[in-house]
Formats: sequence, C-alpha cells, structure tokens
Amino acid sequence: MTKPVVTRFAPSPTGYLHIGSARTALFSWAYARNMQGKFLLRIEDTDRERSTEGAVQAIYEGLSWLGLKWDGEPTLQFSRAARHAEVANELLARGQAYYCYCSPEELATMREDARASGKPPRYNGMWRDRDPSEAPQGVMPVIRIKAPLAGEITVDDHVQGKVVFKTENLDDFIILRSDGTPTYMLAVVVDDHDMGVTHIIRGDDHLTNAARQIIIYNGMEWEVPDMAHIPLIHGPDGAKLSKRHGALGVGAYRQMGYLPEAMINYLARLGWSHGDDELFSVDQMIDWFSLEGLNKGAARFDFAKLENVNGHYIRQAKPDYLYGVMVETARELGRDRDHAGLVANQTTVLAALPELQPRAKTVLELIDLAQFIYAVRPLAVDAPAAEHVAGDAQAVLSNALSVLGALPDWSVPAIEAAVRGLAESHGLKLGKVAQPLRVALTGRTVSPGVFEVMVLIGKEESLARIGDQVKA
RNA sequence: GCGCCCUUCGUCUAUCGGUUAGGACGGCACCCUUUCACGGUGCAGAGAGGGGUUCGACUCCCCUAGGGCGUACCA
Repeated sequence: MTKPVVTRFAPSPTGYLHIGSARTALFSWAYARNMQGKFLLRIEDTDRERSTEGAVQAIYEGLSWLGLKWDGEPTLQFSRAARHAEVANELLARGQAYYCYCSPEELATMREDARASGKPPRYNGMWRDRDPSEAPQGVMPVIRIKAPLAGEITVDDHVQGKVVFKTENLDDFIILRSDGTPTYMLAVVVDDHDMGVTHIIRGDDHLTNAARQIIIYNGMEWEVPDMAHIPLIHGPDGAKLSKRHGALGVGAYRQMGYLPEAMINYLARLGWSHGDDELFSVDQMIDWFSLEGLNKGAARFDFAKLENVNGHYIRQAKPDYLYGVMVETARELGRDRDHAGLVANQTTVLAALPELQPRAKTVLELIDLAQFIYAVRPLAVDAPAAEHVAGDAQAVLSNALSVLGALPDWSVPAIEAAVRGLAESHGLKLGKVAQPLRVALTGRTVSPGVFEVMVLIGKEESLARIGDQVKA
C-alpha cells in the first residue's frame, strides 16, 4: 500500500459555513474515511480584516452538526505566519523568488496598459532580474515567485483530468506581502505540505490557483499532492448561488427544519453519484465514495428535492430523536409557546409523532402539526372542515368541535371522555378506542352501527384530519 | 479582453462506442384512503448546434453557442 491518505478542509472564517463549502468538506471527509485516512481542518484566517471569531465557531458548529468530525486540533493558519515567511525566504535563497519594489500605483497602471493592449493583466517582471541595490529608498518590498518564463504547468486533476496552463499566462505573483505576511497562495502550499496533506479536494474556483501553487511546490522541490477540483453549486437559474436560492449557512438549514442526515444525503448527490442510488446512510456513502464518482459539471441547488429527502428522513426517524430536535429547534428560534408546549407534553407528543411524521417535510412542519396538543382552547374551527361532513351529521360535528375545543386539557382520557359523552347525547355508543390521539369526535354515521371518529391535527390554517371508524 | 473549465428529461443523475438512453425529485393521471399525508401504478419529459473519426456515436476530436471560474499586497 501507498502512504495513508490525508485530506483537509480549509475554509476562511469570513462569514457562516456556506452550504457549498459544507459539500466540499463532505467530499474531503468521505474520501478520507473511505481510505481510512485523516481529515484535517485548517482555518484560513490570514485575512485579519475579514476574519472573525464568530465565523470560526460557525464553522466548528456547522461541521459538527453535519457529523463531519475532523481529526486532531484545527490548524489556525495565521499562527503559522513565521513559518510562511521562512519558506518565502528559502525560496529567495534558492533563487526561486525575488524582491519587488513596485508601488500599488505602478501595478495598477501596469494592469491597465496590459488590458488596453489586449494582453492578460499580469505583472511584467520588472524587478525579476534587477539588483536590489537599485531599490528605491524607504519602500518595503514584496517577495514574488519566479515563475517559469516558458513551458507549461500541468494540473493532473482527479475530476478535471489533465489541465494544461501555459506559463506565459501565469505571472510572478506575490507570495509575501510588504508587511511580511504571506499571501493565500504561499500559505496554502506551505500548510498543505507541512500538514502532510496527500489529497487536496476543493472547489474548482481554485483550479487556476493549482497551477500557481505547483510553481511554489516546484520551487521548494516538494511533492505536489493529488488534486480533485469539484464543480461549484449553482442556483436554480444556473448562475451563482444567491442567498434567496440557498446560499445560506448550514445553520440556516438547521433553523429551517432540515435534518443533518438529510443534508448529507442531499449534498452528496449534488455532484457525486453511485449508480442510481438516491437514499443512503453516511456509512454507505463512506463505503461507496470515490473521486471517480464526482461529476465535472456544476449542479443546481434544488429545494424541492432537499424537502423530499428530508421528508424521508423524518419518516424514518425515531420519535424520541425527533422530539429532541423539535424542542431544540423551537428553543433556538425563540418560539417560546411551542417550546413550553412541547416540553410540558412530552408523552403526548411522543405518542402523536408516528401520526405526524408522514405529514411533515421539515421539523418546522412537525412542530406546527403538534400544536393541536397544546394549543390554547377554545380552538377556532374553520368552516370548510365542518362542511366536509355531510348532511345531518353537520350539527353533530360542529357540536363536537366546540365541545372538544372547549376542553381545558387534551389528554387522551379527557378527549375520550368528552367524545364518549357527546356520542351518548346523540344516542350513539362509542366503542373501544384503539389508538390514543386517533380518538376524537363523532361526525356522521358511516353505516348502521359505524360512525365517524376524527381528531383534528394542526393549526387552524392547516387542518389535517385523521379518520378512524369505531363500531358503536 | 485574456486563460481555464463545463454542457443527457424543468432539476439531480446513470451510461465509461453498439441500450426501446435507465433512475430520482418535481408535474400530470389513476389506485389506496370517509380528510390530509404516506404508499402503489402509469403517463409526459433529455443527449445545445454544426462538422469530423468510426461498420457504429450521448460517449473520441474540432468549431460555434451558452454557462461558470480565474485574472488582487482576498481567500
């Protein structure tokens, strides 16, 4: 066997954990697990202006929620600045890099001129071979990599195949800023090397960067890791994923009532496939995952399918697990009445859940459906619901609704007692009630000796009724 | 502008030169159900366009079109 696989996820903490980033992390994680290797986490916080501690926490929480556990302690890139500078200087010593004294203004005009003459806007190498003695006074130089002037760089990518870049299109980019801090290009290479990363799996927006990074690897004579540049997620219109189209943090999905196992399953199928398999567990995914299964084209985010997958996992879930998620979700969203109601009626909610699960696509819908249990009485009953029942049973039903709605307590015995009393007042006898919460009120006579029993579930605007028949 | 990447039903995808181009979501119809769901069955729905290569192309090559990414002392 070859050396063990080490992958990494390297987000920059400048906001929430983007859903696209989460998918990238998922693939890196799945590959590492499949290969029985390690999955490392590196926080790329070298941009001191935009990095925040809150964003770092959001990354930890997002990954944890999804169940993507990283191995060891996360690496904070900024803390490695000295090491980055050290490598920059080593490159200098090796003659693979040089000081550049250009001012930002000079560089700007350089780009403009290049663009005006139809050339790629790249650095012209004016300090490449100049002697430092010619340096202007008082200017802190940057260090630029000495990119090959001719030839080509080939990125041998697991997803994109062999991608060839002519070096003439790659300029002498900056690796160390004038303030001595490293640029992304340098920091990534040094860290990936030092962390022993064997497989870089990241978004294909980094494909061009890969060529630049290879120049650094070559300059240090380091081995270039395997690479897999996965296509980005697009919005429904094929363009960049916008916020209204789902470009949200994973926390937002949790708040919308999606289960982590559903997110994993859905995200996995976005750009990756294992034959025709659609629904699978994380263990199955780990077992099946391979870089060959990754697609080359960008995938569009589709809420409808996510909902479907989520509905599947809600149906599959154990009631006590869902109950915990419901309580936590209500708490997180500040839905105090729901939170209190759920907590105070745990037994009833747990009993009701099997009936509720097939009717909900999200945890939020589950909470809405459970509200009948702790809703404030009397309930407002909508006319259409009453109209559903035909003929002379109308009166019975509306009467029943008001009786039930006026109940202070919707415990099963209370409901049963109320319904029984009602039935008797209409000259009917209620038979044995089999399932708690399927109990309720008499609507009409279905056939001699059999009459309708129903329970109302849900909020006024979303009345769902579960029918049952009881023999008198 | 320049460079690179991508392109199968509306969406996610299978196909790795020879298939009636398969599945899933969504849509529609029907069944189940005294509601709503769940479940079941069926229907409609795709190889961007044009050239090649080949006995044979969705599959390989080229061009065009469309889309995406990159082009910073951001990551």
